[in-house]
Amino acid sequence: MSQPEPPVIRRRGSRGPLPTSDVNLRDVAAHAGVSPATASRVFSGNASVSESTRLKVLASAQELGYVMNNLAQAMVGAGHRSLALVTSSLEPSWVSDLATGAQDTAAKNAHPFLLALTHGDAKREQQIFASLIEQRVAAVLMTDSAGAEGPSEEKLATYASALASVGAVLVMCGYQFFPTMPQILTVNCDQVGGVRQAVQHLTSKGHRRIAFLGWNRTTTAGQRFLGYSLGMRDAGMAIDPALVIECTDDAVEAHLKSALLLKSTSPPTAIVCFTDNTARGVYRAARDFAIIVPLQIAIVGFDDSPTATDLTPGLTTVSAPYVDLGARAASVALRLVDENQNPELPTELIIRGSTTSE
Amino acid sequence: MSQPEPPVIRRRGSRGPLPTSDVNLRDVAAHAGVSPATASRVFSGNASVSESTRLKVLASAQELGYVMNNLAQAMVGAGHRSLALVTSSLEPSWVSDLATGAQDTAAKNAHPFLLALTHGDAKREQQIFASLIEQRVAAVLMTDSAGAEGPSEEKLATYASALASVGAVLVMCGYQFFPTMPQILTVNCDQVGGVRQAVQHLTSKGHRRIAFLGWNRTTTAGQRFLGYSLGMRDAGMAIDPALVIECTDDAVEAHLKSALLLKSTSPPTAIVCFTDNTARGVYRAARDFAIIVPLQIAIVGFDDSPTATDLTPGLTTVSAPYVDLGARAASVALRLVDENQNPELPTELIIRGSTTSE
DNA sequence: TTGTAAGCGTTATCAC
DNA sequence: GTGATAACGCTTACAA
Repeated sequence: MSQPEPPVIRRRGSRGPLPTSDVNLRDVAAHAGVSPATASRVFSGNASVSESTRLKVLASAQELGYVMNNLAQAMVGAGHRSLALVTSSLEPSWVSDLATGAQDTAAKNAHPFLLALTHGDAKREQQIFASLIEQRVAAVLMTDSAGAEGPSEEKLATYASALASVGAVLVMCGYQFFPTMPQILTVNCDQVGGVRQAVQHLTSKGHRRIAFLGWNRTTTAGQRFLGYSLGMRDAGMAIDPALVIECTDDAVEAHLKSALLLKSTSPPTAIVCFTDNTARGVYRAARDFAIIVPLQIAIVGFDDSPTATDLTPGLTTVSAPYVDLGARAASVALRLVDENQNPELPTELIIRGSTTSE
Repeated sequence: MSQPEPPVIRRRGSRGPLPTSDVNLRDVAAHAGVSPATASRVFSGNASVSESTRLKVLASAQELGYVMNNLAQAMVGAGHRSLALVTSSLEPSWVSDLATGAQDTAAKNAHPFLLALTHGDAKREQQIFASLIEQRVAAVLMTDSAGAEGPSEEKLATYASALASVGAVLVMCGYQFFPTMPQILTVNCDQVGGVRQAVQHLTSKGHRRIAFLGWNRTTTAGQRFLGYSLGMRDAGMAIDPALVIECTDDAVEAHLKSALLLKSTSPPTAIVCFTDNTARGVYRAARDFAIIVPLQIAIVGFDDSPTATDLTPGLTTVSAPYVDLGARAASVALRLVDENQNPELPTELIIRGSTTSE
């Protein structure tokens, strides 16, 4: 009763941090009667170890219930180097697809996959990058979701160089190559071509007044607007500025904006929406005024989200391979693939009832 | 020209691993003319440091471009201890919501957030757990999505004890407390009550033949079936086994199964679907046969996903606070909250056109 | 093939 | 308030 117990049990000395687990490599080595170095070689698998000692070590590990400490591994540089995805929100389903593809590729190559959400908050975004760098991530994938205005080029350059200082790279997903900042890697799909094809589809059906809903300052919107412009040019048609409507990726805003458009003095006969989510707003506006889709107004979206099939009639939309894009982004980030070949992944126009009434 | 350069530049010796960054705490300390210990104290903020040295150290850090190495921090135990979410897929939107809530709470408390997808593959699941344990995660959240048959209780117990060996906990999301395995933490929302209320809503509208679509072996389906049973009992109605349809969380399967149901000799007047996703299938079947919702068939879902508003008519469904549930799961996992108080979060019936035709 | 020893970047204990 | 110092668990260059 008079002997005060030491508050914590230490194994090998009285100084320094507490052990983080029960049994470590040294214990396994001791139990197997070999040096820690040999035990390490067994687990890393790179060096040559005699079969007999290999088995001895493995048996000891089994018996002692040894689990490798990846943190220590990572610290000495052999380590685990994780892959992170930074995005504003998981909500548009394509972001989840992108994350899925990236996660799968990361997991396949034994890289932990981190997810960080900015919720469109610039300060949070900075904190996230700072934290990821402190964690010594291998790479960061970034994409701008939810219609938030994308990060400025200066900010991206700052992030990229901060990452570079710990040997990590930045990969922007859904972006076109930055000629002025080649250190920032990009992966993309053919957004321009997809929308262009959608417009061609509409013009081939005889539409002349085709609106574009979703002009804004994001690069995503920019690419899709370019596709719209090219599609119009293909048909030899001029763009009526009154039919180019500024809108973020928000169904409520799209509802309001498209209502004004549908009730204007010379409404369009077709609307190209820069996302499926904005297309939802157009459906609502059409329903408000009992305007029949596609007879009185044709609608095209982008993303081929679950929404596209849930709507009545089904939404004609551009399908993009987001899972593959995420996988490719991860491959590029982890340098599993030659960086120089960065072709855009193909997109595909999915035709449904919102543009055809057979 | 005759001096062979050493292949890598080492800083403090010739043996051992390569440095993982340019500048470390020792460099900062040296630059500031203090000991590493003091510099450490400045950054951890716990111990007392004189203001003048504090500023000196901070200035040096700034000047040298020092970034803390969380890996080293984590290894000595002061560390970063991440939170992981293990799930089969991100696809049902509620999983994304859960992830969002968990991520936000983790981030708020400076815990990295890891995402790992099993795709319903048991072997992958095991690998994921093994890997997470090697990474010394603080906690693992798990949920069964995509209608995959949930993990067996033995497996959960195995995972929980493996996690416990490195001081981590397992939190099952959307599960009821396991009386036989109190070491497994759970968070849940009132799924039973939500469905029960939905059935009450239907019976109050005069429905007598109410089907349940989605009976299966997952605990999720089990809870919702219980709600259905209680709702039926509330109205003094017996359950017709012919109206309890086995189905996983798959719209295609639901389409087929509900088509059979709708074309049976005595079809129901209402169908309670255990997810919104299965409800989509019912809408498709109804459309196939030109059966009008809600006049000829009333439909109820669960999740209040975007689908619920995209469908025509809008889907009456049970809304569950998945973001909050994820946040709570993270709080419980990271012990930010008293574990003992685990009340179920409330759910809410959202009434839309699929059950009312005013 | 195996052992020795140094080192990764940090924190905690003890003494001053 | 500050500095030595040992320790966390692991890997690797070198020697044997």
